[in-house]
Amino acid sequence: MRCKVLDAAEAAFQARGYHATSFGDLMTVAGVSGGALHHHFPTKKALALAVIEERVAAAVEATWIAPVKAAVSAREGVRAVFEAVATELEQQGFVRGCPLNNLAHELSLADPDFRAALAGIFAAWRKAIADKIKADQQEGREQGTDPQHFAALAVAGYSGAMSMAKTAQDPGPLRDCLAALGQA
Amino acid sequence: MRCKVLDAAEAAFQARGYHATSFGDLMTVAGVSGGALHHHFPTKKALALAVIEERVAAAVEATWIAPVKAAVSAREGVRAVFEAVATELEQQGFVRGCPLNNLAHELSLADPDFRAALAGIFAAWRKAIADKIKADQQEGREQGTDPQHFAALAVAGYSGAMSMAKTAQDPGPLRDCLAALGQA
DNA sequence: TTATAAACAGGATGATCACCCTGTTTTTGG
DNA sequence: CCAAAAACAGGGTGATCATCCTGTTTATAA
Repeated sequence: MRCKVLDAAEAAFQARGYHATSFGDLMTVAGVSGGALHHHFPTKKALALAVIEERVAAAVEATWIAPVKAAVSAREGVRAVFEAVATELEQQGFVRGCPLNNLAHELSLADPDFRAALAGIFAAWRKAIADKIKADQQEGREQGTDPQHFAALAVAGYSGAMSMAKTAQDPGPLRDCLAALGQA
Repeated sequence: MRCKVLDAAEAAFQARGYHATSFGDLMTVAGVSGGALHHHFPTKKALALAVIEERVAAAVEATWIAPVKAAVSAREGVRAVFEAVATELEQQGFVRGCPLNNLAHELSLADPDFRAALAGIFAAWRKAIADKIKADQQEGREQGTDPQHFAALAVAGYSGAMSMAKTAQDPGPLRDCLAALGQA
Protein backbone atom coordinates (compact mmCIF):
# COMPACT_ATOMS: atom_id res chain seq x y z
CA MET A 1 0.00 0.00 0.00
CA ARG A 2 2.78 2.38 0.95
CA CYS A 3 4.59 1.22 -2.16
CA LYS A 4 1.54 1.75 -4.34
CA VAL A 5 1.27 5.32 -3.05
CA LEU A 6 4.95 5.95 -3.76
CA ASP A 7 4.52 4.54 -7.26
CA ALA A 8 1.60 6.85 -7.93
CA ALA A 9 3.30 9.86 -6.37
CA GLU A 10 6.53 9.29 -8.28
CA ALA A 11 4.65 9.12 -11.57
CA ALA A 12 2.40 12.07 -10.78
CA PHE A 13 5.25 14.29 -9.58
CA GLN A 14 7.13 13.46 -12.77
CA ALA A 15 4.17 14.13 -15.05
CA ARG A 16 2.51 17.08 -13.36
CA GLY A 17 4.80 18.22 -10.57
CA TYR A 18 4.41 18.47 -6.81
CA HIS A 19 2.03 21.39 -6.49
CA ALA A 20 -0.21 20.21 -9.32
CA THR A 21 -0.64 16.79 -7.69
CA SER A 22 -3.32 16.55 -5.01
CA PHE A 23 -3.92 13.88 -2.39
CA GLY A 24 -7.21 13.29 -4.17
CA ASP A 25 -5.39 12.46 -7.39
CA LEU A 26 -3.17 10.00 -5.60
CA MET A 27 -6.10 8.38 -3.80
CA THR A 28 -7.80 7.81 -7.14
CA VAL A 29 -4.74 6.59 -9.04
CA ALA A 30 -3.33 4.41 -6.28
CA GLY A 31 -6.74 3.24 -5.12
CA VAL A 32 -6.20 4.09 -1.47
CA SER A 33 -8.35 5.90 1.05
CA GLY A 34 -7.50 9.24 2.60
CA GLY A 35 -6.99 7.56 5.92
CA ALA A 36 -4.47 5.12 4.54
CA LEU A 37 -2.63 7.86 2.69
CA HIS A 38 -2.28 10.00 5.79
CA HIS A 39 -1.37 7.01 7.89
CA HIS A 40 1.75 6.37 5.83
CA PHE A 41 2.49 10.00 4.97
CA PRO A 42 1.14 12.46 7.53
CA THR A 43 1.88 15.46 5.32
CA LYS A 44 2.42 16.10 1.64
CA LYS A 45 5.95 17.15 2.46
CA ALA A 46 6.65 13.78 4.08
CA LEU A 47 5.40 12.05 0.96
CA ALA A 48 7.59 14.16 -1.32
CA LEU A 49 10.61 13.58 0.89
CA ALA A 50 10.00 9.84 0.68
CA VAL A 51 9.70 10.01 -3.10
CA ILE A 52 12.96 11.94 -3.32
CA GLU A 53 14.91 9.74 -0.96
CA GLU A 54 13.52 6.37 -2.00
CA ARG A 55 12.67 6.79 -5.66
CA VAL A 56 14.50 9.71 -7.24
CA ALA A 57 17.80 8.77 -5.61
CA ALA A 58 17.31 5.19 -6.78
CA ALA A 59 16.53 6.34 -10.31
CA VAL A 60 19.75 8.37 -10.50
CA GLU A 61 21.67 5.43 -9.07
CA ALA A 62 20.22 3.00 -11.63
CA THR A 63 20.33 5.33 -14.63
CA TRP A 64 23.67 7.01 -14.05
CA ILE A 65 25.81 5.93 -11.14
CA ALA A 66 25.80 2.16 -11.67
CA PRO A 67 26.33 2.34 -15.47
CA VAL A 68 29.19 4.81 -15.09
CA LYS A 69 30.86 2.66 -12.45
CA ALA A 70 30.51 -0.40 -14.66
CA ALA A 71 31.80 1.31 -17.82
CA VAL A 72 35.31 0.88 -19.15
CA SER A 73 35.94 4.59 -18.68
CA ALA A 74 34.19 7.71 -17.42
CA ARG A 75 33.84 9.13 -20.90
CA GLU A 76 32.45 5.90 -22.31
CA GLY A 77 30.05 5.60 -19.37
CA VAL A 78 28.70 9.10 -19.90
CA ARG A 79 28.39 8.49 -23.62
CA ALA A 80 26.53 5.23 -23.08
CA VAL A 81 24.01 6.79 -20.68
CA PHE A 82 23.28 9.71 -23.02
CA GLU A 83 22.90 7.23 -25.86
CA ALA A 84 20.64 4.90 -23.89
CA VAL A 85 18.37 7.66 -22.64
CA ALA A 86 18.14 9.32 -26.05
CA THR A 87 17.23 6.02 -27.68
CA GLU A 88 14.64 5.27 -25.02
CA LEU A 89 13.04 8.69 -25.45
CA GLU A 90 12.98 8.34 -29.22
CA GLN A 91 11.14 5.05 -28.94
CA GLN A 92 8.84 6.36 -26.27
CA GLY A 93 7.73 9.34 -28.33
CA PHE A 94 7.49 11.86 -25.49
CA VAL A 95 9.80 13.40 -22.90
CA ARG A 96 8.86 13.87 -19.27
CA GLY A 97 12.28 15.11 -18.22
CA CYS A 98 14.70 14.09 -15.50
CA PRO A 99 12.90 13.30 -12.22
CA LEU A 100 15.65 14.88 -10.16
CA ASN A 101 15.69 18.09 -12.18
CA ASN A 102 11.93 18.37 -12.28
CA LEU A 103 11.61 18.21 -8.52
CA ALA A 104 14.76 20.23 -7.92
CA HIS A 105 13.34 23.20 -9.78
CA GLU A 106 10.00 23.10 -8.10
CA LEU A 107 11.05 22.33 -4.55
CA SER A 108 14.60 23.40 -3.81
CA LEU A 109 13.63 26.98 -3.01
CA ALA A 110 10.42 25.97 -1.27
CA ASP A 111 11.84 24.09 1.69
CA PRO A 112 15.31 23.52 3.17
CA ASP A 113 14.66 19.82 3.72
CA PHE A 114 13.75 19.34 0.08
CA ARG A 115 16.76 21.31 -1.00
CA ALA A 116 19.15 19.29 1.15
CA ALA A 117 17.78 15.97 -0.08
CA LEU A 118 17.97 17.03 -3.73
CA ALA A 119 21.43 18.59 -3.38
CA GLY A 120 22.70 15.34 -1.90
CA ILE A 121 21.58 13.39 -4.95
CA PHE A 122 23.23 15.87 -7.32
CA ALA A 123 26.44 15.64 -5.30
CA ALA A 124 26.46 11.84 -5.36
CA TRP A 125 25.85 11.87 -9.10
CA ARG A 126 28.76 14.23 -9.76
CA LYS A 127 31.00 12.33 -7.34
CA ALA A 128 30.42 9.04 -9.16
CA ILE A 129 31.57 10.57 -12.45
CA ALA A 130 34.51 12.40 -10.88
CA ASP A 131 35.61 9.21 -9.12
CA LYS A 132 35.52 7.36 -12.42
CA ILE A 133 37.75 10.01 -14.00
CA LYS A 134 40.17 9.61 -11.10
CA ALA A 135 40.15 5.84 -11.64
CA ASP A 136 40.93 6.43 -15.31
CA GLN A 137 43.80 8.69 -14.28
CA GLN A 138 45.20 5.95 -12.04
CA GLU A 139 45.49 3.92 -15.23
CA GLY A 140 47.28 6.66 -17.10
CA ARG A 141 44.35 8.11 -19.04
CA GLU A 142 42.58 11.48 -18.83
CA GLN A 143 45.69 13.22 -17.53
CA GLY A 144 44.55 16.62 -18.77
CA THR A 145 41.04 16.33 -17.37
CA ASP A 146 39.89 17.89 -14.11
CA PRO A 147 37.56 15.31 -12.51
CA GLN A 148 35.29 17.84 -10.83
CA HIS A 149 34.97 20.03 -13.89
CA PHE A 150 34.26 17.13 -16.20
CA ALA A 151 31.66 15.69 -13.83
CA ALA A 152 29.93 19.04 -13.48
CA LEU A 153 29.71 19.50 -17.23
CA ALA A 154 28.44 15.96 -17.80
CA VAL A 155 25.69 16.33 -15.20
CA ALA A 156 24.84 19.88 -16.25
CA GLY A 157 24.87 18.98 -19.93
CA TYR A 158 22.54 16.08 -19.32
CA SER A 159 20.23 18.05 -17.06
CA GLY A 160 20.10 20.99 -19.41
CA ALA A 161 19.65 18.80 -22.46
CA MET A 162 16.76 17.04 -20.74
CA SER A 163 15.22 20.41 -19.95
CA MET A 164 15.36 21.38 -23.60
CA ALA A 165 14.19 17.96 -24.74
CA LYS A 166 11.23 18.18 -22.39
CA THR A 167 10.33 21.67 -23.52
CA ALA A 168 10.73 20.82 -27.20
CA GLN A 169 9.27 17.33 -26.73
CA ASP A 170 12.18 16.13 -28.85
CA PRO A 171 15.27 14.22 -27.65
CA GLY A 172 17.44 15.98 -30.27
CA PRO A 173 19.26 18.19 -27.74
CA LEU A 174 20.53 15.07 -25.97
CA ARG A 175 22.16 13.86 -29.18
CA ASP A 176 23.57 17.33 -29.87
CA CYS A 177 25.08 17.57 -26.40
CA LEU A 178 26.48 14.08 -26.61
CA ALA A 179 28.22 14.98 -29.87
CA ALA A 180 29.63 18.22 -28.44
CA LEU A 181 30.64 16.52 -25.21
CA GLY A 182 32.66 13.98 -27.18
CA GLN A 183 35.11 16.76 -28.01
CA ALA A 184 35.38 18.04 -24.45
CA MET B 1 -0.47 48.96 -13.39
CA ARG B 2 -0.19 46.17 -15.92
CA CYS B 3 3.56 46.62 -15.68
CA LYS B 4 3.51 46.46 -11.88
CA VAL B 5 1.59 43.18 -12.06
CA LEU B 6 4.08 41.75 -14.55
CA ASP B 7 6.95 42.84 -12.29
CA ALA B 8 5.38 41.13 -9.32
CA ALA B 9 4.47 38.01 -11.28
CA GLU B 10 7.92 37.71 -12.81
CA ALA B 11 9.55 37.91 -9.39
CA ALA B 12 7.05 35.58 -7.73
CA PHE B 13 7.24 32.94 -10.47
CA GLN B 14 11.01 33.05 -10.22
CA ALA B 15 11.07 32.79 -6.44
CA ARG B 16 8.18 30.41 -5.78
CA GLY B 17 6.98 29.13 -9.14
CA TYR B 18 3.69 29.36 -11.00
CA HIS B 19 1.52 27.03 -8.95
CA ALA B 20 2.78 28.35 -5.64
CA THR B 21 1.93 31.93 -6.58
CA SER B 22 -1.68 32.98 -6.04
CA PHE B 23 -3.58 35.97 -7.36
CA GLY B 24 -3.88 37.04 -3.76
CA ASP B 25 -0.09 37.12 -3.42
CA LEU B 26 0.22 39.28 -6.51
CA MET B 27 -2.55 41.62 -5.36
CA THR B 28 -0.68 42.17 -2.11
CA VAL B 29 2.80 42.56 -3.59
CA ALA B 30 1.81 44.67 -6.58
CA GLY B 31 -0.80 46.59 -4.60
CA VAL B 32 -3.59 46.06 -7.09
CA SER B 33 -7.20 44.98 -6.65
CA GLY B 34 -8.65 41.72 -7.90
CA GLY B 35 -10.70 43.61 -10.44
CA ALA B 36 -7.67 45.34 -11.92
CA LEU B 37 -5.71 42.11 -12.01
CA HIS B 38 -8.44 40.27 -13.87
CA HIS B 39 -9.02 43.20 -16.14
CA HIS B 40 -5.49 43.00 -17.53
CA PHE B 41 -5.12 39.22 -17.25
CA PRO B 42 -8.44 37.38 -17.40
CA THR B 43 -6.87 34.07 -16.38
CA LYS B 44 -3.74 32.96 -14.59
CA LYS B 45 -2.64 31.30 -17.81
CA ALA B 46 -2.86 34.60 -19.67
CA LEU B 47 -0.70 36.21 -17.02
CA ALA B 48 1.93 33.47 -17.23
CA LEU B 49 1.97 33.66 -21.01
CA ALA B 50 2.55 37.41 -20.81
CA VAL B 51 5.38 36.91 -18.32
CA ILE B 52 6.99 34.34 -20.61
CA GLU B 53 6.63 36.33 -23.80
CA GLU B 54 7.38 39.79 -22.41
CA ARG B 55 9.75 39.17 -19.53
CA VAL B 56 11.46 35.79 -19.78
CA ALA B 57 12.19 36.21 -23.48
CA ALA B 58 13.59 39.66 -22.79
CA ALA B 59 15.74 38.33 -19.96
CA VAL B 60 17.29 35.68 -22.22
CA GLU B 61 17.83 38.29 -24.90
CA ALA B 62 19.55 40.68 -22.49
CA THR B 63 21.56 38.09 -20.57
CA TRP B 64 22.62 35.84 -23.42
CA ILE B 65 21.71 36.76 -26.97
CA ALA B 66 22.89 40.36 -27.03
CA PRO B 67 26.20 39.70 -25.21
CA VAL B 68 27.01 36.74 -27.46
CA LYS B 69 26.28 38.77 -30.58
CA ALA B 70 28.46 41.59 -29.33
CA ALA B 71 31.38 39.34 -28.31
CA VAL B 72 34.51 38.91 -30.38
CA SER B 73 33.73 35.21 -30.78
CA ALA B 74 31.10 32.66 -29.79
CA ARG B 75 33.41 30.99 -27.32
CA GLU B 76 34.41 34.28 -25.71
CA GLY B 77 30.76 35.35 -25.55
CA VAL B 78 29.72 32.16 -23.78
CA ARG B 79 32.65 32.45 -21.41
CA ALA B 80 31.84 36.06 -20.59
CA VAL B 81 28.18 35.30 -19.81
CA PHE B 82 29.07 32.36 -17.55
CA GLU B 83 31.63 34.55 -15.83
CA ALA B 84 29.25 37.49 -15.41
CA VAL B 85 26.41 35.38 -14.05
CA ALA B 86 28.69 33.46 -11.68
CA THR B 87 30.16 36.69 -10.33
CA GLU B 88 26.72 38.23 -9.90
CA LEU B 89 25.46 35.18 -8.02
CA GLU B 90 28.52 35.13 -5.78
CA GLN B 91 27.93 38.74 -4.79
CA GLN B 92 24.22 38.20 -4.41
CA GLY B 93 24.64 35.30 -2.00
CA PHE B 94 21.74 33.21 -3.21
CA VAL B 95 20.64 31.49 -6.42
CA ARG B 96 17.10 31.61 -7.76
CA GLY B 97 17.92 29.82 -10.99
CA CYS B 98 17.32 30.60 -14.62
CA PRO B 99 13.84 32.10 -15.18
CA LEU B 100 13.39 30.21 -18.44
CA ASN B 101 14.39 26.87 -16.96
CA ASN B 102 12.31 27.36 -13.84
CA LEU B 103 9.13 27.98 -15.82
CA ALA B 104 10.00 25.42 -18.49
CA HIS B 105 10.12 22.62 -15.92
CA GLU B 106 6.90 23.58 -14.24
CA LEU B 107 4.79 24.49 -17.27
CA SER B 108 5.98 22.81 -20.43
CA LEU B 109 4.07 19.60 -19.75
CA ALA B 110 1.07 21.40 -18.28
CA ASP B 111 -0.14 23.26 -21.35
CA PRO B 112 0.72 23.26 -25.08
CA ASP B 113 0.69 27.06 -25.27
CA PHE B 114 3.20 27.33 -22.44
CA ARG B 115 5.35 24.69 -24.04
CA ALA B 116 5.37 26.39 -27.43
CA ALA B 117 6.28 29.77 -25.96
CA LEU B 118 9.09 28.33 -23.86
CA ALA B 119 10.43 26.14 -26.67
CA GLY B 120 10.62 29.19 -28.91
CA ILE B 121 12.84 31.00 -26.42
CA PHE B 122 15.16 28.01 -26.09
CA ALA B 123 15.39 27.78 -29.88
CA ALA B 124 16.23 31.48 -30.27
CA TRP B 125 18.88 31.18 -27.57
CA ARG B 126 20.56 28.22 -29.27
CA LYS B 127 20.27 29.86 -32.68
CA ALA B 128 22.07 32.99 -31.50
CA ILE B 129 25.05 30.93 -30.33
CA ALA B 130 25.07 28.71 -33.41
CA ASP B 131 24.93 31.77 -35.66
CA LYS B 132 27.89 33.25 -33.84
CA ILE B 133 29.90 30.06 -34.42
CA LYS B 134 29.01 30.27 -38.11
CA ALA B 135 30.19 33.87 -38.17
CA ASP B 136 33.46 32.75 -36.56
CA GLN B 137 33.79 30.08 -39.23
CA GLN B 138 33.34 32.70 -41.97
CA GLU B 139 36.46 34.28 -40.53
CA GLY B 140 38.40 31.06 -40.59
CA ARG B 141 38.04 30.05 -36.94
CA GLU B 142 36.17 27.15 -35.28
CA GLN B 143 36.55 24.96 -38.35
CA GLY B 144 36.20 21.75 -36.38
CA THR B 145 33.15 22.89 -34.40
CA ASP B 146 29.58 21.94 -35.24
CA PRO B 147 27.51 25.08 -34.58
CA GLN B 148 24.35 23.28 -33.50
CA HIS B 149 26.19 20.88 -31.21
CA PHE B 150 28.23 23.62 -29.58
CA ALA B 151 25.16 25.80 -29.04
CA ALA B 152 23.23 22.90 -27.51
CA LEU B 153 26.05 22.12 -25.08
CA ALA B 154 26.48 25.76 -24.10
CA VAL B 155 22.79 26.22 -23.38
CA ALA B 156 22.42 22.83 -21.71
CA GLY B 157 25.58 23.33 -19.67
CA TYR B 158 24.37 26.70 -18.47
CA SER B 159 20.86 25.48 -17.73
CA GLY B 160 22.06 22.40 -15.93
CA ALA B 161 24.71 24.30 -14.01
CA MET B 162 22.08 26.79 -12.89
CA SER B 163 19.88 23.89 -11.76
CA MET B 164 22.70 22.55 -9.62
CA ALA B 165 23.63 25.99 -8.38
CA LYS B 166 20.05 26.62 -7.37
CA THR B 167 19.76 23.29 -5.61
CA ALA B 168 23.10 23.65 -3.85
CA GLN B 169 22.60 27.40 -3.32
CA ASP B 170 26.17 27.74 -4.54
CA PRO B 171 27.35 29.10 -7.91
CA GLY B 172 30.30 26.68 -7.94
CA PRO B 173 28.84 24.42 -10.65
CA LEU B 174 28.78 27.38 -13.04
CA ARG B 175 32.51 27.89 -12.59
CA ASP B 176 33.16 24.16 -12.95
CA CYS B 177 31.17 23.98 -16.16
CA LEU B 178 32.84 27.06 -17.55
CA ALA B 179 36.24 25.50 -16.94
CA ALA B 180 35.21 22.21 -18.56
CA LEU B 181 33.54 24.00 -21.46
CA GLY B 182 36.78 25.84 -22.18
CA GLN B 183 38.25 22.55 -23.34
CA ALA B 184 35.30 21.65 -25.57
C1' DT C 1 -19.81 68.72 -23.09
C1' DT C 2 -21.10 64.17 -23.55
C1' DA C 3 -21.32 59.43 -24.98
C1' DT C 4 -18.55 55.39 -24.82
C1' DA C 5 -15.30 52.41 -23.44
C1' DA C 6 -11.50 51.18 -20.82
C1' DA C 7 -9.60 50.85 -16.14
C1' DC C 8 -10.27 49.76 -11.65
C1' DA C 9 -12.44 48.37 -6.97
C1' DG C 10 -13.77 44.80 -3.93
C1' DG C 11 -16.94 41.50 -2.24
C1' DA C 12 -19.09 36.88 -3.59
C1' DT C 13 -18.75 32.03 -5.16
C1' DG C 14 -18.09 27.36 -5.91
C1' DA C 15 -14.41 24.21 -6.28
C1' DT C 16 -10.50 22.19 -4.40
C1' DC C 17 -6.98 21.61 -1.23
C1' DA C 18 -4.28 19.42 2.72
C1' DC C 19 -5.31 17.74 6.81
C1' DC C 20 -8.02 15.86 10.79
C1' DC C 21 -11.10 12.74 13.42
C1' DT C 22 -13.78 8.92 14.63
C1' DG C 23 -14.27 4.33 13.96
C1' DT C 24 -13.22 -0.48 12.09
C1' DT C 25 -10.25 -4.09 10.51
C1' DT C 26 -5.94 -6.48 10.45
C1' DT C 27 -1.65 -7.76 12.26
C1' DT C 28 1.42 -8.94 15.89
C1' DG C 29 3.76 -10.17 20.26
C1' DG C 30 3.41 -12.43 24.67
C1' DC D 1 -5.85 -16.81 22.73
C1' DC D 2 -5.78 -12.12 23.58
C1' DA D 3 -4.55 -7.51 24.31
C1' DA D 4 -2.25 -3.75 21.95
C1' DA D 5 -0.69 -1.55 18.19
C1' DA D 6 -0.54 -0.77 13.46
C1' DA D 7 -3.20 -0.33 9.13
C1' DC D 8 -6.99 1.29 6.92
C1' DA D 9 -11.85 3.64 5.85
C1' DG D 10 -14.21 7.61 4.81
C1' DG D 11 -16.74 11.64 6.01
C1' DG D 12 -15.77 16.30 7.75
C1' DT D 13 -13.33 21.07 8.09
C1' DG D 14 -11.44 25.42 7.55
C1' DA D 15 -8.53 27.65 4.42
C1' DT D 16 -7.35 29.01 0.00
C1' DC D 17 -7.80 29.25 -4.72
C1' DA D 18 -9.06 31.24 -9.46
C1' DT D 19 -12.69 33.37 -11.29
C1' DC D 20 -16.88 36.16 -11.59
C1' DC D 21 -19.99 40.03 -10.86
C1' DT D 22 -21.80 44.43 -9.85
C1' DG D 23 -20.59 48.95 -9.53
C1' DT D 24 -17.58 53.23 -9.76
C1' DT D 25 -13.96 56.03 -11.60
C1' DT D 26 -11.09 57.64 -15.28
C1' DA D 27 -9.65 58.31 -19.92
C1' DT D 28 -10.94 59.09 -24.77
C1' DA D 29 -13.14 60.90 -28.79
C1' DA D 30 -16.62 63.40 -31.36
